[in-house]
Amino acid sequence: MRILLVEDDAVLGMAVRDQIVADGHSVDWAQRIADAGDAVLAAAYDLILLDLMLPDGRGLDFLKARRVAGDVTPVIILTARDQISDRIAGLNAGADDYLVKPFDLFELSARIRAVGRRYGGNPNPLVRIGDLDIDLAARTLRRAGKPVRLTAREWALFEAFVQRPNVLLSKAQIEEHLYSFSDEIESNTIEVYVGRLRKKLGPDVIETVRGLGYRLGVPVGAG
Amino acid sequence: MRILLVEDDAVLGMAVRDQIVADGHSVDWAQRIADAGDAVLAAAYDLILLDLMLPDGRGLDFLKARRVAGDVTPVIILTARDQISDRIAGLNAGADDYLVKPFDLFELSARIRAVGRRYGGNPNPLVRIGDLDIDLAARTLRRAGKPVRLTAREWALFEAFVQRPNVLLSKAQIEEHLYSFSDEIESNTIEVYVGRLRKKLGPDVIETVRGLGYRLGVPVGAG
DNA sequence: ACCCACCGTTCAGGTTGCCGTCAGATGGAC
DNA sequence: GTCCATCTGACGGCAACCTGAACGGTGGGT
Repeated sequence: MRILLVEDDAVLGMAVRDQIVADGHSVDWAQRIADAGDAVLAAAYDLILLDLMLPDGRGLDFLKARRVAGDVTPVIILTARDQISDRIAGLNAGADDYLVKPFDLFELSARIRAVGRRYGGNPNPLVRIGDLDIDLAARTLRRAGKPVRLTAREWALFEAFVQRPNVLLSKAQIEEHLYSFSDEIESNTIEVYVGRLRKKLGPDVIETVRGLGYRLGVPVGAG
Repeated sequence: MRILLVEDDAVLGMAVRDQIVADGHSVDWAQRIADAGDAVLAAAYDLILLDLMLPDGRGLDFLKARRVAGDVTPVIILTARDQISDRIAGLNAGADDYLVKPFDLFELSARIRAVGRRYGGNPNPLVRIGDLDIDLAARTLRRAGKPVRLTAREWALFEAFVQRPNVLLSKAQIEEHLYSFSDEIESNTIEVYVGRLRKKLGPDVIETVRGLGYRLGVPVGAG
């Protein structure tokens, strides 16, 4: 899925872009409305992420203009919490969904999938790994058909692995995923949580690479 | 989507109708409440646009009567009176959304889509979960065969869960479902209502996932 | 006009269970 | 065997959650 990100906050933009790419989408980043205003360009995308922090409500004008021009590319609005009126105005202007900053990157993934599903007919966010059935959007997980309950942190960690199967993740990367912009940790918390996940998911799901990190192992043959 | 427009302002009615048709919906236009009062007629529509400019608050009476009669067709209220009391009265009477005239026609389209989204994708309104028999369309509920009576808010909350069984809903999502276009809330209202639902439906129906939200758990085995 | 029942919301206080941490055990690399 | 990274069981603190109660508003009944 090709995504156009219209943003003027560089830091948030990077985080968002990283998450989108991690979900397997491609993304272009338009720092200025003028860039995105090119209808021919924008029409080539499957989804537009629009930041309403842009000055003078030009984001909304952009959105309305696109709708008037008949462009029906789905649009998700990103907006600050204290600008509820903007958000409503955005929906009224034809946005398909919105997210309030600061938002969970997981929630962004869910919304993108939802919009994509609504318009593209991509049905299943379901992942199957071994005897595990995973629905990241619904946060449901079954092991051999039997429901498994994960806590918030366990979900966050598991999510990091599921998004990058077969990729080796260093502890630093995992740490960043769990505690992206807030406090750091100072102990073996990640080891503890990997252990807890193994207890719930089975011992062979997460592989330890001594000295480097961890990796989610996907069986090569038939699952 | 078939839409019934209950209106007495001819000019606005035409504009609205044009916009709706432009959105790909079909619309009928009832100029008098008496016309729409025919429940058999109204029940055939997917959405009702109700103008509260109708004299003597008969629009609200109409709305209430329909709800009492068990008709749950989504209703969007159009009104020029921006008095809060009217708005609250309308929502209390069972309206799903609210628009103050004069409104942007894009706004109307957005609301129509939102309401349609909320009620769409529910071909079979009859649901059985555990010992609960649920009819979302009729808003009737039985627990072990015995009728259970829910208030409006309780229904709204329960509906959010039933529409997405086994899916974890964050408090933000639930809030959005309950208070989509009106003001947000500032306390533990959702927790209180979850508690009330559990008291009426049984303690195991709604599962708490600490830090993430709630989930309606459907038994895996025989339901 | 008055009273009463009910609903939605808020608040305060009690309770729970997750999170992060630590210490000791385990096991691979050399 | 030694070193060191990782594993594991256990624990305290605290935020998230639950619950009973109260309050204002609305509507129905008399």
